Amino acid sequence: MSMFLSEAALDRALRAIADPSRRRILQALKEGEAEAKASAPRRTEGVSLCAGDIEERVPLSQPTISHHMAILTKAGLVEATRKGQWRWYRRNEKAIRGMVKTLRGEL
Amino acid sequence: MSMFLSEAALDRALRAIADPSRRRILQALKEGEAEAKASAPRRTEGVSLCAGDIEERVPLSQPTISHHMAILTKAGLVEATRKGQWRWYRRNEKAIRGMVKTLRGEL
DNA sequence: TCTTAATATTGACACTCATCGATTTCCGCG
DNA sequence: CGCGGAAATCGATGAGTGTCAATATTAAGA
Repeated sequence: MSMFLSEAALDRALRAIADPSRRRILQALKEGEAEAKASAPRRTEGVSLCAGDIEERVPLSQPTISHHMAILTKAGLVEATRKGQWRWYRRNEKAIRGMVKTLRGEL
Repeated sequence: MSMFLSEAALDRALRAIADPSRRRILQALKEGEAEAKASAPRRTEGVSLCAGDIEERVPLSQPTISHHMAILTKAGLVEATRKGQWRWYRRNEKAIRGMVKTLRGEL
């Protein structure tokens, strides 16, 4: 049946990307990481964005961003690491590609 | 931005497959079509299933199946043709693959 | 320890949605 | 025309969810 993800994991991932705000966040994360990689890494984290960075790019309140980040993280599509009072988010490209692959096989 | 589908079309497709019942319907459709193609086409339509066939394979009431089929059809993932009092559904493989491709590019 | 900044949590609200029973519409056939 | 079967629509209901303001938590620094 499932080639890569369990049914429950696929369900979490699909429900996560079914929301346009969360898709925008994933895009913002991609663009932000590309930027950081192009220019000299002005932050300690290099290719990551913190919640505030995302809030700048996606027009939603801080609690709403926090809520979406929790859903994306639980779905495994992004990873987060604490650093002081910040949380640095980055895309989990492996999981994202894995979801697409599972979709191709299972759908 | 969007390589194949408009944002609205992608949104419809993603919301459609975000529901496990609709994913089961898509799988039933695939298996049913495979069966029909393997054996001699005992029905006039060959590789299609009507709503009743789907109801046999997916444990949901008739109105619920009808509702899901409307959503899948509006999303473009399945196509339907009337034949008498039946509606024959079949997967739109092009649209399904197109959605996965769009996902790979846009996500 | 007090303050400040970043993020998480809570509570509430409006809205969407999956599901079903009941009913209606549609269609072929006597 | 009327009957029977297939599918759509209606109305209701319960669960889920996206959003925000307010509040709480956490961590760094003075």
